[in-house]
Amino acid sequence: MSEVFSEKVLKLIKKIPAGKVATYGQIAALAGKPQGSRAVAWLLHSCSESHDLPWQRVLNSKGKISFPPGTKSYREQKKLLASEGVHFGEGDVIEMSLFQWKKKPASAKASAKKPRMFSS
DNA sequence: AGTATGACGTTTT
DNA sequence: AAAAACGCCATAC
Repeated sequence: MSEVFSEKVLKLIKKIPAGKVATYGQIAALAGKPQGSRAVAWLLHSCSESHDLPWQRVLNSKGKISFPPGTKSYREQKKLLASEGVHFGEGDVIEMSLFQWKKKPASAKASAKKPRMFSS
């Protein structure tokens, strides 16, 4: 069962749909390491250029781009996100309550059983 | 095997 | 509220 952490992380990031974003902590948690946000960051730093990853959709917990403002990477990421429909608020802060991606909408498969609700 | 580093996160100054 | 200190995890050397 134990899949490699990096594998999980990469898969998860690839699943983030355009127009939505996720945080490092979120990805780490989904990958099984609620405290491994730094590992995720390191991984992206390492693989973003060699893999086909939507790296721009990963932000820090404050909902901001994790690059020093003004750098080329910063502008690049902001541009990519903007073109995907993610818009920034005051101070280049993204409204996580609106754009944060949710892996699974809590898909309940109760219908396969007995849909016996409340019989009167 | 121990130390250093990184696109982080949370708590404490 | 902003900055520094600490904690955490996976790689690089």
